[in-house]
Amino acid sequence: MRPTTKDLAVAAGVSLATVDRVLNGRPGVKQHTIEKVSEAIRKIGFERNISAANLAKQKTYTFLFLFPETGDEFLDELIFKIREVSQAFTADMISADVRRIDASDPHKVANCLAGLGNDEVDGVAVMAPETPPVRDAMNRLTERGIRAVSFLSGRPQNSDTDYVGIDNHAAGATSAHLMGRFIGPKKGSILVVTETMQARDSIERRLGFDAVMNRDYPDLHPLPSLETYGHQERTQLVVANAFSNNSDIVGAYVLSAEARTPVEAIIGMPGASDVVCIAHERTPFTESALKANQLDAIIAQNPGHLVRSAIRILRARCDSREPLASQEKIRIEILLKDNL
Amino acid sequence: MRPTTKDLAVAAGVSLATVDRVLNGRPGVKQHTIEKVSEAIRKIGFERNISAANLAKQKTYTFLFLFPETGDEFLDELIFKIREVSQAFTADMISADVRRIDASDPHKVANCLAGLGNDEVDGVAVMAPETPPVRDAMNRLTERGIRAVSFLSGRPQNSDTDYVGIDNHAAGATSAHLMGRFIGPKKGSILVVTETMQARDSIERRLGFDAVMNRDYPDLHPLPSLETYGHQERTQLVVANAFSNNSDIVGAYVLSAEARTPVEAIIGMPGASDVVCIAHERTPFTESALKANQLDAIIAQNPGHLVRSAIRILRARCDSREPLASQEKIRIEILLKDNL
DNA sequence: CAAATTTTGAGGTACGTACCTCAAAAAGAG
DNA sequence: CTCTTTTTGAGGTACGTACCTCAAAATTTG
Repeated sequence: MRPTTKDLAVAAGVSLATVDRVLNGRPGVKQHTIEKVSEAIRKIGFERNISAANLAKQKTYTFLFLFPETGDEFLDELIFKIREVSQAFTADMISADVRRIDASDPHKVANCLAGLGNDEVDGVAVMAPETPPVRDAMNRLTERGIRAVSFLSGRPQNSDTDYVGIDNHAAGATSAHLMGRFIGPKKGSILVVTETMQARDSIERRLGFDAVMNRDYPDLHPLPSLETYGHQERTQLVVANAFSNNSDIVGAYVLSAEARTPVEAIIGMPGASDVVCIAHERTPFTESALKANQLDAIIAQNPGHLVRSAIRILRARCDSREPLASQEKIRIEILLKDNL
Repeated sequence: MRPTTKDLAVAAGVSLATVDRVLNGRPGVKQHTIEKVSEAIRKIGFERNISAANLAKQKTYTFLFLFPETGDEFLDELIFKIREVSQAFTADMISADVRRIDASDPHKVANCLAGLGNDEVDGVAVMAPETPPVRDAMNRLTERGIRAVSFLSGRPQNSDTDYVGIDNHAAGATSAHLMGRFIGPKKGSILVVTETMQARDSIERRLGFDAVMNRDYPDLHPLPSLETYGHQERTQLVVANAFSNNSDIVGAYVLSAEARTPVEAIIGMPGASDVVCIAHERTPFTESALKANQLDAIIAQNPGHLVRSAIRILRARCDSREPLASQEKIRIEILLKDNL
């Protein structure tokens, strides 16, 4: 049988009250006694029964996903998953909600984070560009005892904040590898399109992509990144320009999660059916484009895993546990028609 | 606040004792009362606090993984993961163990299953070929209240037993797709190697592989499956024979989890560096072969996910809950050098 | 050495559920 | 209508932990 606090008290030669004081960091215990208890914990392998503790504390975990106001189908899918996962986690006394704010304004994000009360929320998953105000606000949250993770975007480099999402450099490298192999012996240029190169994920994907292209596929020339800014007409224009300026386009890589507009522009170009086209994230659109052979592969991260991972990490941090790293590494999925 | 049994009693207009009788299926309650309580459950959205219930019941989940005695590196990895995951799940009062038996003898497997006591084990994940004795033994286990899932091999087709593992038909199809694209415009034969075609997973992978090859890549001809029976000399022989009988081999697909022997035989053949080679499962060997460009892709299933999924499904079944299907579908991972 | 202070122990209640007993109420049988 | 049986209620204890109070013991201070 698993040892309880009672067993621990006996093993440490102290009373239950003292064990309680030590376990919950209450004052008025001699250093020597603390050590006696700590040693007994190791000796008998005591592990606090978190369920029982949460029951006694009436603890419920409340987590918040802070998402941008504007978003693509992938964001919708994430929000749907949060509701689904939240449902499934009620048994674990966890509830998760979504709040959407204008992520383009770092101060709004920071203000929102600053306005969160300790009684209101136990942890936040923030999806917003990494800017000093946001980083500061997240650090201040942590100081106040509210856990924070970076969700998909904006992993602070030199911070110890947890990050939930794929390794974007590796994702770009994987795209390049796949594209190089799919294109085969042909030579030519590669179109690279994104919503904005301001976003950290786009930058990293591009770097990974270029690294592999340069190293392994010298016959392929990635063109400078085209930015769509999310506007359909602009996308149409820059893609058409790129095709008319480069008659040798053999591949297209859409960096951003918003794939629909760029992909539709690309497949509308003459001769586009011979262009190997790779995009990110599984959405109703990318899925049907893959089935219709308009896309050759999708580089994806599983929305359900992302959401669950964020919640597991936040919960672990709330319990002062270390998350299981091997479980929380989000895999880069390669989707083809046959493994959708 | 989440409604408790007390709230439920008030809402149903009955006493706590009656609520308890209904919730735990104890006898001596009028049908009409049961319905009153059930309706109140729906009305106030009552959900049993499983942590509290398990605490009261002193319930701990004990799960067993039944694995073959002989196995490859992938099996070792699985066993390692079971220990790791078991550790992480102690907080949830779950413990998982491994028992290894001679899986080639269905009766030994069946006997082992039959010998499991209800007090000893709550659920079993069985990795053994699907044979009538095993299927029967699993059904009888279920009847005795011990949950069972098929792990990787031997999903009974017409049974409602849960299955943990990838869709092997889709995995074969994915391999074919990838191989077709990687080989490009060349024509030729494809070597297909496996430990044994007796195994259901090999059969299904082969079917999926052939389906896509026939449909999409008419210039590629998959050869009849070579069986190694796990013997190194035999492998060497059949592979060498295949190469000397077929001068146009452009691809090789290793179906089975044991990839080392076949892959080593293949890369030892003259001209093998031009052969696109795809194998299953990530192991130290396949990983290094991928990095060394000896393998072009690995089709994998994540051992950690497999183990966790099996445990989550068993736990859900023990609690008479439905597992979350979208979480438990094991994804077919495509591993390239860049997303290892 | 006594007084003040710190440290420890003993005991309680609570969380939400399970499971038990015993008595009271309701329903059915004759 | 009485007697038997079924159904229900009231109350208790327990699980492992948290958190509280009060007194006793140990230690430090003057």
